[in-house]
Amino acid sequence: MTSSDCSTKTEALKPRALKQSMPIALSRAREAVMAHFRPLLAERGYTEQQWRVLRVLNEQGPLDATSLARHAALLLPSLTRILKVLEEKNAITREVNPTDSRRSLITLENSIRDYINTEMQKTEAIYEDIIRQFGEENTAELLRLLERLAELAPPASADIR
Amino acid sequence: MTSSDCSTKTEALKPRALKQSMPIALSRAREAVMAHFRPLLAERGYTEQQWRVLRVLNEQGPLDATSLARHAALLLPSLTRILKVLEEKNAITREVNPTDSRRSLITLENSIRDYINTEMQKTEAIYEDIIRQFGEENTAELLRLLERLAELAPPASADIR
DNA sequence: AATTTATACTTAACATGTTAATAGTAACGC
DNA sequence: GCGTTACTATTAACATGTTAAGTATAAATT
Repeated sequence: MTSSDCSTKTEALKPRALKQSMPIALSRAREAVMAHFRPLLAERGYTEQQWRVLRVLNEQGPLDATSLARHAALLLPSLTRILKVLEEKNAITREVNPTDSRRSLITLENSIRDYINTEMQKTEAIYEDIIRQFGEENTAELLRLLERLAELAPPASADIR
Repeated sequence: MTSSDCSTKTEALKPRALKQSMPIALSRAREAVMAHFRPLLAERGYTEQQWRVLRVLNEQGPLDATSLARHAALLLPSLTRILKVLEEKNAITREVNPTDSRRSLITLENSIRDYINTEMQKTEAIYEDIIRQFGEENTAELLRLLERLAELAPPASADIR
């Protein structure tokens, strides 16, 4: 007996097997998907996260750092470092928000818009290949569940400020 | 119109919205789940990945580094660093595999087994809380989809050695 | 048996994840 | 107006992710 008795009520104290760990399952799935995109990412001069920032700015227009971090699913300290690199590569520019000096205003350089759109078409082709393998219904169902999981009520300790 | 027309066939060239990005959706979901476990992790003297290594050894018994990395969903360079820390904390011991000098044999210290089992019960309680919110069926379905996604055929470029 | 190839692990270098502390600015209460 | 509080962004410190190179041993080839 290894892990096929997950529904027996008599072993309530036995901890969940690693196989059933949600964080690990999410990591493995993410890794499997990313493996398909890595070859494409390697060709470009940007990392996955740097590219995500460029995509957000291309989709949403100029943003402050907090909004950008939220859209790109990055933490602010990570974003700070990423913006420094993107600025050095002349992919973005930064100004101070005129109506609120605390905020920044990050703008995509027009010169790379075409490049981003071209590369995104290659990304889309890979996506369609993944969906072909995984199934359209499975993909839709998975995205639905993931979105719902992400909206889980945060734990009580998150209120301790 | 923002993102509700995902099924129209007339915009095949328009790239997938960020909202539909599987890697990002997986990251967000993982983050939401981890938020529930972080308070517990913070109490212990180990990081999430260090704890995962201890769990694997507690579940599987002594292992070599490669097997351990696979079970814990870690890359070998990460594991090398983690094992160094765990050894300094006297949580594990390392020997050379007597039948193959390339391999290591990593063993959990008996002195922390009880501690791990005790902490895992707390983890399980949090898990049950998450499942209560997310639903048992959703959880089972999600784990099923994630496992299947993780088994996707690797991209062709993975064969270039 | 000597050479080649493959495997197991480590190290290095750089990027990001994560938490805590910090500095600057804005909003609020009085 | 002034002090408090909240918000925005950065920095620091440490851990892990990621890729490539390096070392040592085993297995395969001839």
